[in-house]
Amino acid sequence: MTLAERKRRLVADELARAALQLLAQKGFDAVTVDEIVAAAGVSKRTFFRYFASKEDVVIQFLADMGTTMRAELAARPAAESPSTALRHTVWVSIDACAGHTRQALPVVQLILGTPALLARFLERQAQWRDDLAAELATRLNLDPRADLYPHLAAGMALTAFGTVLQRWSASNGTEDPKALTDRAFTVIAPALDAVG
Amino acid sequence: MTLAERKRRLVADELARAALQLLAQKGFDAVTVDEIVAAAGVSKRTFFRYFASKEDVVIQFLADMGTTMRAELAARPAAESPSTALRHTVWVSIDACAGHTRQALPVVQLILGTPALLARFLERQAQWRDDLAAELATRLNLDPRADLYPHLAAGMALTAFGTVLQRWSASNGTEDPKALTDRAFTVIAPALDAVG
DNA sequence: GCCTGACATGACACTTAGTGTCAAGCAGTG
DNA sequence: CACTGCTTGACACTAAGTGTCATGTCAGGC
Repeated sequence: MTLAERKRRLVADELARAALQLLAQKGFDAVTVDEIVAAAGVSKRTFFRYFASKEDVVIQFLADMGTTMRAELAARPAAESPSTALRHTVWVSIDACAGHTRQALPVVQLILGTPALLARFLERQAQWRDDLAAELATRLNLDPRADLYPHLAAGMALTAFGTVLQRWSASNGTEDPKALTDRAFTVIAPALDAVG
Repeated sequence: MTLAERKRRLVADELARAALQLLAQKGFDAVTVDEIVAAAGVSKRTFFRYFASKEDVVIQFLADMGTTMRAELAARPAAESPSTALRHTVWVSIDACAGHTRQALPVVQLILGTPALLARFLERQAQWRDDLAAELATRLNLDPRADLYPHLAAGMALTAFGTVLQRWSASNGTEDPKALTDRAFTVIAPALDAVG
């Protein structure tokens, strides 16, 4: 990695660190971008060169998940049932959060507790859903234009994802995410695995 | 209704009419609030007395749906299976849109095609989901804190709702919403009606 | 070692969304 | 007529986000 690239990473990390610390502490609406950039020691203009919006600093923390999930689903063996493949797919993302509870829990709680952030988060999820649906259609040789199953199955999996995240967040990380994921998929599996 | 109340309705309607016409025609980001209020003949300050944000003018068009859905679910006979009750619940809202295709279709297409509007719309749906989950829990005598079913079932129903709306919108109102709703619920019913 | 091009930054001005405040207009009431 | 409550417009203000330009800094070629 070149020096310039390392410098960019450094600035982005410092900006994200300062932002998350302030936002989690004082609440999303009570912190201005000017405060964040003052804490990070850069100009406001630079902030918006790294993040498209104030929401983005928080949301980008979970940004990779979308591509991660699709890749994970694509990597599952073809013989696996949809419910099993999707359960593992969702679990990888949940685990990425729950595995770093100390850092991730406050962020998740901030997102779920802030309407503006929740809105952006759900918008991202909608994109993930389309990605997952496309992957599912490929996997099962279905026409995503004619068949409703891919979109619905992806939607159900993400509903499970959201519900687990919400429970985990509401319990302050107390509840076991693995168990929650399994319980959620037990509920939706009959629809995922029903013969079309 | 008193004169003052009728005047308020008049202003709100004119504002919404002017806004939707401009937004649908030129796109959400290409229209400023100043343009809207100029077209409606009121001050910018008045606009924000009627709508909390620019997004709200569009979203409020679908605002009632939330309460409508919960009321509709509460009104379904207790003996009905969850999938049947939820299918009717969702259908009432879909029909409220599809029944006024001329007015509703452009609005739905605007929402689904504008990230900022989609985000707000999904945020609303999240609230509906909690409402529906609470109603489902009551209906089935479940503890919504312990059991994942109510949230998941409500989420699946709203996934179906969103998928149907998306298909209907993408087909320019061509596809039959009733048939789409039935097909969607055929897919998710096995999970909704599985014994807990 | 010097020049040069690519790139990151800060400063500044600008647009737009959204809010607080206040004085003026207008209906209904005694 | 005087009083009260509600709606409105005008104005000033904060904060998010963008365009532009001059400056600085690192890389590789001469």
